[in-house]
Amino acid sequence: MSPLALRTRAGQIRRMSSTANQLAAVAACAGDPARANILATLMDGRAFTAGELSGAAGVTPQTASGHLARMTEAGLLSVARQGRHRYYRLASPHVAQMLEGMLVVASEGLPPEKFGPRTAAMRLARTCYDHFAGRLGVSIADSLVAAGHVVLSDDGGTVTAGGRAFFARTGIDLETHRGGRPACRPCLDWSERRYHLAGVLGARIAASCFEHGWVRRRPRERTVDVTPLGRKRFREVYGVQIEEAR
Amino acid sequence: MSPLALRTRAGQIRRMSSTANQLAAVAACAGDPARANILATLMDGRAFTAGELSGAAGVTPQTASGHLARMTEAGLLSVARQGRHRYYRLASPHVAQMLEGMLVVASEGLPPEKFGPRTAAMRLARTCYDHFAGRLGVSIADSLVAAGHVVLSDDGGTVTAGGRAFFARTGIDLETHRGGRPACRPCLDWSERRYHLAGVLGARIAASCFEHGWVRRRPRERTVDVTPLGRKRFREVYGVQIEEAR
DNA sequence: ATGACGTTTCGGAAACGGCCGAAATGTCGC
DNA sequence: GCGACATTTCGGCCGTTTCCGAAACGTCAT
Repeated sequence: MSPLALRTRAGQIRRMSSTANQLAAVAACAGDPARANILATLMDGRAFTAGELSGAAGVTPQTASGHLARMTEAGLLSVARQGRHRYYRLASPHVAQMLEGMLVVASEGLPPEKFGPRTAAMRLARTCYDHFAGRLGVSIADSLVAAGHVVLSDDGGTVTAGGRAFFARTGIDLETHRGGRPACRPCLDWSERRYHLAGVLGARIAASCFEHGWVRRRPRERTVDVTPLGRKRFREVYGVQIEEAR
Repeated sequence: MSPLALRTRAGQIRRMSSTANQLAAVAACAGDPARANILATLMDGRAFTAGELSGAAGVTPQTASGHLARMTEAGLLSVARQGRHRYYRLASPHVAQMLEGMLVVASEGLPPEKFGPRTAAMRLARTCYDHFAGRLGVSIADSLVAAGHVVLSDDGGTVTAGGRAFFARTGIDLETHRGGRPACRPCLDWSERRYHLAGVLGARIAASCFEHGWVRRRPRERTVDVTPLGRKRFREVYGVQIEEAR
């Protein structure tokens, strides 16, 4: 660690600020291909073992261990030891939101087909930290906006009065959410280039879908599988037609 | 550039994804102290010349030039040539939002006094891309929330019906904003650890304050100065008491 | 034209950081 | 206790990156 090493220079705006150095430290953590792959893998909100993540990063366990330690130290990851495994996950929703923002910037200026997820299953339905993304996520968001249950814009979103009643009917609880009115956040889907629902609302919708067995996680994947029951219910409840996967 | 270099390995989750590599490329751009200082300087939304930015980064103009070229290439910056100067600015609001997210993560886990802006003027009032931050920004947000003009939560924010009337009265136009209802976005202030207003609403408020001469930019600084008129009007309109700077 | 200034390009030197092999630590199952 | 497994630590190799000096390019002023 070089101790700030300020070089004075005439006519400068502002010398090396310590907040910028912290920014650099955090950004550098995500700025390595191996670490970026680990972070992208953890973006679905689940916890993975060090070994699994070393595979995802394409490096040996020793190397991954160093990366994981560094990211944990930097506050990006949190670790839970369980037996001889160590489960790593994103340290906080703020980290997920930061990665979201970086993915949005990374996807700009590149043709979608060169950037987005390559597999059809990924494009169809996947999780993004704690909510749905892909065509499933975008379709649900579109349907809710069309029905007037939520309002989405670049800057944010809201659940309308009608929306609150709708979600109460469909068994999605938004009333227990602290901070007064329930809100939702738009998350720019980098494969669809469209908004889907993040925030508390997105998380509760996804949780509810898992709970009712409408969708299932695929093993060792970030993609999710819509069950036959789910296809039926998505059509009935949201008016969303889910294509058959594969 | 190494051409993907996949190493196959048994039991792995998912090999090196190209989206993660793009993520790494963007993150690496911000992951260097000199570049992070440049980005932090540009976070106030203005454009600076290459020379000014080299001073802010604490490196020679040659070095800064390379950094600026790289960030422009990566889509983080845009450049406008004007005479013998080249003005660099953040390429898009998405980039500002990404940096916002990184600053929030960078500020977590560090005591505020070790992280935040050091100068009193910075803590008091500064710009954050296109809106106010610091105590000024937080106070305005608090006041609007207390008056019931806006609702803020972790996930987003809204302008209430009463708020729309209030802003119309105070000469802040929100009706010409596309996308139906005006929305606002909470921006976590890393010095105050509190939310202030970003998004269209935050930008319009700041623009209006500059326009009416309530605040002025300080030369060569990211801080803003509240004029005597501004102190009076902030008290009258928002009920916000602005401390005398210095 | 000439000189001053802002900016970029090119060169090489030095430092940093990632990677793996080998080995140590800790945990589970028997 | 003893192997098998998951994970971490240590040491050294090697590629990458950053940095600056020197020089070239473009623009403005005289």
